Amino acid sequence: MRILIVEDEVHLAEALTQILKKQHYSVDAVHDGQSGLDNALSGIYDLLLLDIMLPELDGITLLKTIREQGVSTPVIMLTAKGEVDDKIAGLDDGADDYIAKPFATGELLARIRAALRRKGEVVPEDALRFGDIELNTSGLKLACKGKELKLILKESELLELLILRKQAVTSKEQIIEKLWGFDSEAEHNNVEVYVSFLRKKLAFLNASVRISTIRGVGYVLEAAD
Amino acid sequence: MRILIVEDEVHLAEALTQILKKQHYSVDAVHDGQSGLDNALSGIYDLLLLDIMLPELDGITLLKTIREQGVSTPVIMLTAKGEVDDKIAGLDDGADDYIAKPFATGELLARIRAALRRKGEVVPEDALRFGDIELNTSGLKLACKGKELKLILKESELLELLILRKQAVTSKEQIIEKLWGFDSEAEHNNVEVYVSFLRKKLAFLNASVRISTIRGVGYVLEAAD
DNA sequence: TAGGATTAAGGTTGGTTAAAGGTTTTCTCC
DNA sequence: GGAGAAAACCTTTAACCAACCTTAATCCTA
Repeated sequence: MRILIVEDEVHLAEALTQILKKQHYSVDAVHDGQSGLDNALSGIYDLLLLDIMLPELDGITLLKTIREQGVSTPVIMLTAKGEVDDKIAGLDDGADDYIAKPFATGELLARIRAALRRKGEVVPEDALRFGDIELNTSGLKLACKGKELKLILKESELLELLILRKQAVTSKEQIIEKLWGFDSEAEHNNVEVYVSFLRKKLAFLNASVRISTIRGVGYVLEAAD
Repeated sequence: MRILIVEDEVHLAEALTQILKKQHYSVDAVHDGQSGLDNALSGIYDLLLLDIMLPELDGITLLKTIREQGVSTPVIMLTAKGEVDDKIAGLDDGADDYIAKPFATGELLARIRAALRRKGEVVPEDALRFGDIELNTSGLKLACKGKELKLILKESELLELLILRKQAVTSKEQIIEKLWGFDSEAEHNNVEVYVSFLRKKLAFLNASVRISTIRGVGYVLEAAD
């Protein structure tokens, strides 16, 4: 689960990064509106935390722009206390929620969970489970029947995506969009390579879970009887 | 657009009713949890404004209950200032948003608009049914009476087309247009081949559904008595 | 410079299609 | 009405090729 922070106060951004990483989110932070826009448009994020007052490009304009581009990533606005007008503008322009600075960590985390849940995302627990496997996305570890091994980032992201989508078939396009960003040049072969890596590791663990191919459509995770 | 207010402070409830009616919403208000629950379960509301502290049945329990019953109406919680724990509980239990009392009218209206906008998502249904068969078009699986087997892409597309057209007869030309593209060179025989494949699989499943030929016209799906 | 990401290349599989031969229905003509 | 012809449809098979898999080499980047 990947979150982008767009916040010009570097200290706050770093504090948030730490807090969110502790909750097993993947976090990137940028400190001006233009970088925020560029990153947000990649489409690889599951949620944006967006300050309103930003150098180069303010948060409201950034938000409007990505919505015009068809990016529907949930957005939580970070506002200074008392900027009620800004809050309303943000909500009307496509924000999902806002939170006023300073805020309680617990409240922020609850709002993030709520926003992700609304978008139909399954909110990750500490460890993701499917069949007899257990994936630790922050530690990049995959466990099964006591045995455990390390994954590399792309493997973990791929398996996480497949687990979160449960019984739905996931196309290579969707995988590319999620792992490499929607305008990336990544080839189908990239996906195939990581599917192959993952299958080898699942086999090594004797997992009952397998990645089955639906030819011409995509991949789906299955727990064997 | 119909809104239900569940709020025990009668004066506040009435004030809210006036405000919302001025915005052309249809509004009903009740003043205790049990009435709130009964009304919410009717499913006729587009949005609920839900106080947490309520006589008879508190807001969190009410919320949990309607979510368990499968009611997905957006819910905005109304909380007393400083009840951060309640807010978090509400968001985690399926609330879409909350607003702390006392609140600005403009902010409430913006949150209502945001919540209503969010629920406009259409989730595509991918299990098609006809007679006693069930077709999963994304997973390419055909099920009947517990049994299940895999289809290949063209079989699935063909069966999907026949199911969607219900009892209308579908010509080979229409099938070719849909499966092979408008200006394709595909022959009638291609269609016949896949009809044959599908019939074999339907027979294997003992399905009561069959593809009957209308000579010179096309094919139509029928569920035998 | 090591570990991870990407690219490249060759091998494998199976969905699609074309072809061929069979069956059923419709038409024609005596 | 029946024989024969023609048209429409059915079924099976086999080859081709796009999609997929796997391994290894190469490119990055911290």
